Amino acid sequence: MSETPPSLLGLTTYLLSKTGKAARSRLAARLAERDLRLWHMAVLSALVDFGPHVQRELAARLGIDRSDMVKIVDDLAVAGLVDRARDTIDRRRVTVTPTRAGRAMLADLQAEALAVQQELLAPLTSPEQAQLAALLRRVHAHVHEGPEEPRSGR
Amino acid sequence: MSETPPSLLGLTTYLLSKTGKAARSRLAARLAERDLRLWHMAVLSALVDFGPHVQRELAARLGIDRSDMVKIVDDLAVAGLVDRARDTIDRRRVTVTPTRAGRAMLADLQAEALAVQQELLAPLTSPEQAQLAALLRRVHAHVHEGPEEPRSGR
DNA sequence: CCCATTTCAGAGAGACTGACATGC
DNA sequence: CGCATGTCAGTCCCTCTGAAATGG
Repeated sequence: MSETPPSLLGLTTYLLSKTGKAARSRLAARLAERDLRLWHMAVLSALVDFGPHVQRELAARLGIDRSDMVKIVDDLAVAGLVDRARDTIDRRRVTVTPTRAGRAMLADLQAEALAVQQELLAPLTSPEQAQLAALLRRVHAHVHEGPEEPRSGR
Repeated sequence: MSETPPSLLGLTTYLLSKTGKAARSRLAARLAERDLRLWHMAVLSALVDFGPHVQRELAARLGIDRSDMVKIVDDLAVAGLVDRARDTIDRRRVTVTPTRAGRAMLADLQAEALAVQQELLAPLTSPEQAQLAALLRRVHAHVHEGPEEPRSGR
């Protein structure tokens, strides 16, 4: 019962959207156990990978709005996972730095993400999983660089 | 500038979520020009593929909540894309049938979806696109049948 | 009386916009 | 004065929950 319409299964767009949503919600459920959300993990990843950021850089790198970044960084600061510091020279800027606890938490979250990934991609063999990742990376690089959709207001 | 953290790019979960979101929002932008949303297209697809449904069947097939299906079908009926009819035998049931206009609209939407798809998957060759679709279909079938996540309420 | 189906009203999270304060 | 950064408030869409209304 409840088969998905073939018209939709024929659309890679639909498959991407559906499997992406499944991936997101499952990982979100695990992060919720630590009172964190997906953006928190993304911010921690950026900080650990590239070092301290100004908030605006963080937002630009991850494709979030500056307004929403405020609360995300605030949550992380309250949890002791990052430190915020006003730039002494340009006092408009707030530099965000990961704490030791933040790095440890990120390692935990990455382990959770890998577990979810293995669960999701279980029907694929290892080389197939690698192939899927490679294809998605190329698509992601394409949509990330040339979104060519500044604003499609109504 | 604004490179994505490698920690995230290494997660297929992240790539799926991101590319899926891009696919969804781009198609949604095109549907918005016709005052429709993604679920409207999904419902039309199910009706054309499998014939008339009772609302509850529609909701179960597409994984939507019954409560939300009410407004979706209502929108489609107002737009003249589907017909609603009370079952003469069991008058609790409302049978939804696609109209001629609904079928024509779906053909239009599918053309839009294909255009978005070609735009998204432009960096891939045709065989690569087919391969991606095949891999995603298997993953989708897996997550669709065995979500094993009844409710992870907080 | 109990159950199924449809329907409506509301809570909550996420994403986007606009306005404001501060500082260059 | 213009511009950039951070911040706050409000709106919109999507999803889930709960209850009412109709009918078997």
